[in-house]
Amino acid sequence: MTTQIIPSIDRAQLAEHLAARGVRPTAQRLKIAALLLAVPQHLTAEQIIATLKQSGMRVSKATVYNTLNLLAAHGLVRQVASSDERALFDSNTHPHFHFHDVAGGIWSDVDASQVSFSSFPAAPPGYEVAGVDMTIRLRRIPNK
Amino acid sequence: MTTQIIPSIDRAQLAEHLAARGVRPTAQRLKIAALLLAVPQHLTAEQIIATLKQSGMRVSKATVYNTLNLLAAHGLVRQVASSDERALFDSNTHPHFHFHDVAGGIWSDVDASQVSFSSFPAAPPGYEVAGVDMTIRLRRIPNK
DNA sequence: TTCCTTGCAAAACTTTTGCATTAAA
DNA sequence: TTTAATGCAAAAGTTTTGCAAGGAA
Repeated sequence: MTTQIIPSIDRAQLAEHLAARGVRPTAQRLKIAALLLAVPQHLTAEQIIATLKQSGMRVSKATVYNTLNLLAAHGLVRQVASSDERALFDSNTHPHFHFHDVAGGIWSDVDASQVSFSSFPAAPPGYEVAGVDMTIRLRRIPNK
Repeated sequence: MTTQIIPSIDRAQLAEHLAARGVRPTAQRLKIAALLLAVPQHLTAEQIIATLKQSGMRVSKATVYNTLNLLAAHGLVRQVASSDERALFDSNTHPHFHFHDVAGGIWSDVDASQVSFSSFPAAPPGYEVAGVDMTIRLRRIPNK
């Protein structure tokens, strides 16, 4: 389980950021958002709970899950699709893709500008493309 | 819950297919494989259990899960990464991508030949690309 | 026999819900 | 004062495990 120190971010600015998206900035939500939004990263609910508890905060699982779902619903974080059973939340809401080291469980971002398509399928009749999720699976090269 | 009739596939041929990948072809495994491999499709463990039970077969959840994991480990089916909480298994093991109607929960295949990249990121140092998972999210066009 | 597979139930996990309490507008 | 958010525990849902029984080599 990886944990980290909660970074210090300008609280007023963060509160405004949440409010601008229609999320009332409560103490818990600010802590969770600060933790997740500090740096582009990918965290499970479990990791967030552990980090908050470690920092001495009293917070319930329910609130963390509710908050993550709320932030995701308002576009402040993104839930990443993974074959793992646990939900992973991504603080980068800009268009981007992912590298995923399956064996190591490590995720990192690939900026959308690094990928371009020379051919791309048309959406089936009656549908339009809402977005593209792409994960580039990585394998560690064995050192000789 | 969508169910379907278990299709009739040549059992001997299927048994050989499993054996060729090192999976001992037992009765349960053949049924599950036949169900999943008949047509390119995307099924949850729940759907498979329901279909098997409906067809009058006595089968336990544990065996279905074990078998799906076993088939996946041996490359006979593929687990699809999804934001849903449940595991989804894909009978198409050829290189391909997915359309996903999130609202309707419908998955369909996009042949790899329909997509080509004019630029693609290099793997980070020490890594090589093991594969690419791409899901094109679809939204139904509202009819006027 | 010996080894592997299956079924059943229970356990383990992740996520959600109900409800009384607390905090915020 | 009124509404919304939180914590806690319990519930719900999915997947795994332990173990006895059954089947194949």
